[in-house]
Amino acid sequence: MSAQRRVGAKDSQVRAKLVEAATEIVREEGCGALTAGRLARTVGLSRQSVHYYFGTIEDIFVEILRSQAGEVRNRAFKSFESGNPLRVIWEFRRATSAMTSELMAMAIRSETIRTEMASYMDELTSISIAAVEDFARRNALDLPAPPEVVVTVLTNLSYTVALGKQLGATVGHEATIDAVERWLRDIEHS
Amino acid sequence: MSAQRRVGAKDSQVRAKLVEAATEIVREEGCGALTAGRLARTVGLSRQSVHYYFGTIEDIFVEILRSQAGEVRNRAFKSFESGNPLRVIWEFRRATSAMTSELMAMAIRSETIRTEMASYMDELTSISIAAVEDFARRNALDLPAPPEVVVTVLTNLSYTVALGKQLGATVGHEATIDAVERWLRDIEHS
DNA sequence: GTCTATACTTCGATAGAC
DNA sequence: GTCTATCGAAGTATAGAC
Repeated sequence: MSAQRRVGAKDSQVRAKLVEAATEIVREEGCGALTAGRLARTVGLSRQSVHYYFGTIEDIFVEILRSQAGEVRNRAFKSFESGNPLRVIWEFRRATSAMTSELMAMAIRSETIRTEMASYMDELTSISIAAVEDFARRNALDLPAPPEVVVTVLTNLSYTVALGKQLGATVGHEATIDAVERWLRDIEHS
Repeated sequence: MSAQRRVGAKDSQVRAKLVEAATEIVREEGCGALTAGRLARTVGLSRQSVHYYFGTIEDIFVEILRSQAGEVRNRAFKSFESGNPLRVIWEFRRATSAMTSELMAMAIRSETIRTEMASYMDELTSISIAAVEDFARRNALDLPAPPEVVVTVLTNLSYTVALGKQLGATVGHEATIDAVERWLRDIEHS
């Protein structure tokens, strides 16, 4: 990429449409399916126009991650206000796990994406911990472990259980889901 | 692939070498890096010779998964014999998580790989559950949940914690590791 | 802002010679 | 068993016209 190369405005409508379409492609077909040509076709542009907005393909992935992180953050803030944050965390990832695995795999290889991913994960975990702490204090709840541990375990379990379901794993699956949901109900009825 | 197409013998030495090299490429550079050309270059063959052993690229991935599964299975059997299987499960995934995420992401998209992955996961979980049940009975152990739940939670947590570490996540991380290891020590000292 | 034109690479896969 | 030759498709990316 030369220094003179022109780049589309960050606040361009077309650019936003590209990020949206790119997100959809990654969600439906995986990271490997996101190419300039594929993206151009879906929005009705030329390959070259995609390169006008995003110098490299990796730049598109960074934007996808950022927009996803923003959306999840907003959803988290709203959901935590209304009700049991533990249940929110448990239900949270179900919809996003396919894409999340893809991006995580990418993050392992790419420094840029890894950095982005790490700050996103830490931020979301921090928000969750705060919500759980608040919830526990307000309801005089006796958690089985420190809030940060409860949040980490529940977050991770929620992700892998959803992933396991998608992959068709069965052994230990239902029993674990039942155990977590029984635990959540116990908490809510106390 | 035509019906007449010739295919290399399954027990060929070269074929085994290809699988080994392919595994290394996926481990170091990710699934996207495994192409016929890349693989051919590392073993000193032509692209076309790779296609002689593996009709399609996906076939290589299936072989990688199978050989990995076999290796993990063997390691599991050996480790479970000597000592606390809970600790073995907890320590297990640390080394393999990078590659595992890649293959899981692939499994979401590919029917063939998903089937292979599911049976591998279920098999390993079943072995682990049996080992934990045996261990609990022999030591008159009081587990906090049914063996299948304990195994599922510990397995999944072990994977995501290792992954989080690789990605650079920090919040809640150390505390969770400490909590699990304290729990393991408590069990061993009773 | 979007295009055409262009350059170059790499891909998966097959047919057939040696 | 390994190769050359070949196909067609797709990839990233840049320069420059409109």
